[in-house]
Amino acid sequence: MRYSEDHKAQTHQRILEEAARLFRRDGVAATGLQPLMKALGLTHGGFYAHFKSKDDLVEQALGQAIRQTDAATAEMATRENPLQALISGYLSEAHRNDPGAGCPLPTLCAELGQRGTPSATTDRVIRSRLEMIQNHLEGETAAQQSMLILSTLIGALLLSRSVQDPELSKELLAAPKRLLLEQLSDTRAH
Amino acid sequence: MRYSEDHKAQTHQRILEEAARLFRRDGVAATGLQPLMKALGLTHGGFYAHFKSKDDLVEQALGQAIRQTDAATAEMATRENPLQALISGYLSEAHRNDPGAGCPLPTLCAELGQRGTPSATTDRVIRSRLEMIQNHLEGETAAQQSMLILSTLIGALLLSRSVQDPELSKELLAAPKRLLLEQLSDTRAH
DNA sequence: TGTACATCAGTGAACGCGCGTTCACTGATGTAC
DNA sequence: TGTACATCAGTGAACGCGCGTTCACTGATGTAC
Repeated sequence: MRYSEDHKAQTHQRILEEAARLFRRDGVAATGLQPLMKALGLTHGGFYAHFKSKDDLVEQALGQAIRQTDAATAEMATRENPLQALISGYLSEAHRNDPGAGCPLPTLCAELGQRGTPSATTDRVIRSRLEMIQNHLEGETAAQQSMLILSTLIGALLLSRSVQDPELSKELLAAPKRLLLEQLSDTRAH
Repeated sequence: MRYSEDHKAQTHQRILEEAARLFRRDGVAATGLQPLMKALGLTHGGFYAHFKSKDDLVEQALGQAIRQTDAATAEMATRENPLQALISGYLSEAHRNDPGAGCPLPTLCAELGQRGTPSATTDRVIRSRLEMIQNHLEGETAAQQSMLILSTLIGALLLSRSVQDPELSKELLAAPKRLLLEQLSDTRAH
């Protein structure tokens, strides 16, 4: 069956988006290609007309996830207190509850760090996130502070997602958020 | 072949220790029971004489990892600046380079959070780690601060382990460590 | 002291399953005449 | 305009593999007589 001109490109994009969602939500290893294709109403055999291998998809899907979340944070940069908005959004219950749409780092760092192929993409993602934070900081310790902030964001989100007790989960987001925001306004006051 | 009285208990313990190491180093899903038993010079069939299932082993191995790392941090509590020592040890290159012997949270949070069975053990581990930090803090924000510190420790270690560039990896440990320690001495000075 | 037996930690073949990947194929559509 | 053909996105059976788990078995040792 021959389809319209951009049909294949559309399917390619649909696979990419679903993969970006599932990889972040369930992890790479736990996401099978067969269920992935089935979720899109396709059969698994067709996958290799779009991607060289699962690793190829992982690489490209990570790119898709970055583009997606970059767009969301670019929107935040237009706000009055962009860094505060970024922190609040990152440590929000919405972000905690929807890993499939959020930052790929908390879910994928552990898994990709362990993989045989460490992939330079991880470095790119981390550097871009650090710069995004650093752009809103001043002083010679801006780079160091961006590392502290990113570490805290990722750690807090991860802990908050891992915990069963809803109260503890809430507080694991709220406490770091409050203290980070306080530190920022202190620094700005000096 | 009938063995000495405590032979089975010894084997049980050997499995537990190797599992605690491999689960932290490679993740639970990536650790097969067959390779695990083979590494101990045993065959895989005997596994079920010691544990009900892989899930049972995961639960017990996590307990083993906690006991192990608790012992290490208890030793630190005897130092002059226990919290400083804890932070420095956590964000050390030794800890980064040997996930199999370190804190189970960075490696396992993501994976266990995604699992079907969320397991109350994760809550126990996180609470115990929080308390361990909180014991060295004072004031009414001690609980909040312990959450900030634990988040930062986990996030920084995770990032440092995920990154390929050795320079960036080093700085991802050093910068949060420096800033956390500074904050602590500031608070103490007040 | 010597022999028959019970114990049981560990053996290793076998199971069904889902994985990533391959490949001969289908069949609706665009193109050539 | 009508027919024959080429294209190629997607199909679905099949592959080898390692997984967790089961189970009938082995055989060295402790115990009973």
